[in-house]
Amino acid sequence: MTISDVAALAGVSPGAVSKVFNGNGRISEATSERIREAARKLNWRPNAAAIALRTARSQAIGLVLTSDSKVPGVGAGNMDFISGIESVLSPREYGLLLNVFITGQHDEDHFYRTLAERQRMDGIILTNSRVSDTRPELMSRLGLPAVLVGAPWQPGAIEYVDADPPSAGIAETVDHLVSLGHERVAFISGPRHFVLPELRREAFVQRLADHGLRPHAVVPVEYSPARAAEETSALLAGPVRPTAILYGTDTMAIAGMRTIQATGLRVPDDISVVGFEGLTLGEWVDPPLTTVQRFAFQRGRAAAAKLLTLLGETVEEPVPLERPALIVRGSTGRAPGQ
Amino acid sequence: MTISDVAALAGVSPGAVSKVFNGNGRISEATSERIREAARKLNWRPNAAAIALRTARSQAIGLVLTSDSKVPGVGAGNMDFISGIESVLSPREYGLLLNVFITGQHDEDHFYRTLAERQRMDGIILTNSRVSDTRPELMSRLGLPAVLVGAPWQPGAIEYVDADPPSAGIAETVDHLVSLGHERVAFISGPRHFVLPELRREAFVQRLADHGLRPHAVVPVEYSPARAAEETSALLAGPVRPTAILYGTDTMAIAGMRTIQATGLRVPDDISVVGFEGLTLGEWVDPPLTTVQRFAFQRGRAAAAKLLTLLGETVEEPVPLERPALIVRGSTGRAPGQ
DNA sequence: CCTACGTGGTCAATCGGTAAACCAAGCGGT
DNA sequence: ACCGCTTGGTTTACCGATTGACCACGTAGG
Repeated sequence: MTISDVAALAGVSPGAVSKVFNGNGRISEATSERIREAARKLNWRPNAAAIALRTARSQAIGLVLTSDSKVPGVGAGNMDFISGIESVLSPREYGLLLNVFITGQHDEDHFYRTLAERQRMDGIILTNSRVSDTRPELMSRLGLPAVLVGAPWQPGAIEYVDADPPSAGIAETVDHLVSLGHERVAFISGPRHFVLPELRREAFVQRLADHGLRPHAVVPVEYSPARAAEETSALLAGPVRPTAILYGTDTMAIAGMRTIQATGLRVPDDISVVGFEGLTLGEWVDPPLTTVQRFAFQRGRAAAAKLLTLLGETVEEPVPLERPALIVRGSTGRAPGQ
Repeated sequence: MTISDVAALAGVSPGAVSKVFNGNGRISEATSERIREAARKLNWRPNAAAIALRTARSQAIGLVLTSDSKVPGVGAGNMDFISGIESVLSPREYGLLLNVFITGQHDEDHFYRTLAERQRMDGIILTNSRVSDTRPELMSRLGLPAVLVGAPWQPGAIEYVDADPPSAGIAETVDHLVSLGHERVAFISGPRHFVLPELRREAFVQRLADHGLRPHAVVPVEYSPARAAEETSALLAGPVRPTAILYGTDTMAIAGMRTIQATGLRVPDDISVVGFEGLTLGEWVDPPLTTVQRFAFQRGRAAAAKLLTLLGETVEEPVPLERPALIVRGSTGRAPGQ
């Protein structure tokens, strides 16, 4: 089925069919209806490749997820994020091209260059903002419109979406813990080379300082339950134990909690625990996990909306990005001895 | 950068360039090298749309994930699966187009028809095999090569990949529990309209029968921790309690375990619990979750390999699909009173 | 010496749309 | 009656590759 078949059935030229479906040109209502009817009858839809070739727009955007060859598998939290992206793409008939970049295995320059040069996508959504990230500069050199999810390392180099302020959630968490009497708060965060944990660290230190406190410890570590458990053990073995520990993700927090309990200590009586993400599962561990809820679905929507705007598409809803919010459940309580 | 630019720089016709990069036609080694050099210098890569139009192959495959509007968000376990698909696609420069089908919101016939007619993808991977699934028939009517992940409802209607036997893991689990003295085993499975829980139910009943036992209960329910918790409570409130409960997913099992513990019962002393999936997180709950490990990454690899084969691509490795395997951790133990 | 064939390319049609240029017909105004 | 404008289309070039047909040239065989 091609546009010519439709044109033939409707008794017009292919150009007329094109005009009807693109809403430009002048075609009478009667003819338009005849054409639409013919298209319907033939189950015709324009060939994506032909449109892409002629208009130089593929009507698709790319999403790059990063997977570390050391910590395999891309984060599970990405699924909600993807759903969010799709929710703005699919009504506009945009496609989503998924690409998994494997750190250490792929050459970054070559990887993105190939994506750009094949022109399969009109724009791209980048995740996992890194310290000294070269991708913003690379993208603008390649001329591929890009939106970064999360705070960029260097502002101004790339468009981005991020909950404002970048480190939201940390302040509430610290306030919450301090109000419960905690003075020795540790933070087992995330990899040093990511921007997010870095900003969180700063916010953490800053907010504690606002209360006249200093961090008990800030431990950067990969986003892995096992590593979180190890570092938790290390903290517990120290001369002075923290009374509360923040973790970079919920899964790390759960692993940490288990480690604490395995040591014979109780959560939250001896040590309070806070996670990051807001996984449903957090409600079902013992005790239920206090966590900073993030909104992956909305983040996806916002990123997609921003990118489409960059591409000249008119996106009505601005898609507000909700700030991460502290959800207090059972894993935080008064500091021991209060 | 187009093929003509490369041709001009190398002092040949565009046709020659094409022949070099596609390995047909006869071009001398000297000229070939000059052409490759020119392409390298110009950073040229063939335009995907032009190739797709000319050859009628888009070099991309689609993946449809299903999201229920009632249970929003597509399953997190899908990420590993996607990584698996990508691992066979990306070396061959195939793209992966993600599509989220929202049950109740999208019309199935229209959804797939649109995908097929726009010809953005050469083939498609379907998930969530359903009872009375109409998609196999739809796909063959649309002429879109498809591979179903999981056991099809009607064999023969569609190509599929599935660990053999379909219900593997159930038998081991039942054997394991029976060997521990359990006689009242319940199964809080998955939605009735999916094939997988249905097959598992059959296998469950069958294997118990092999041991001369009958199921304590089989409860079909959505894949949701909250619902699992509710049904667990119901089981505990019954006149006779089960001594072991299987759950359709790990997250459900964790929620169930929590519910059991909240009732004052102990796992595994009073009730044994088994999950399905093999989430890393299962190691970090108390007690660590006994579960049937599935291999999402491999499943992705197998599905992609099968689809590419269908498309006439030569895929060397047959990608063996490992059977789900029971991982015994702490949540299963001797039946009470043994 | 003529023919047949192999080598190494060029040429041109084609894929399925889009969009600018163009044109025929009708119509109102003078 | 003629001009210019609007309406409702048609024509045609083009996007960037692929691919089969074709061709020039050298060479080996008879």
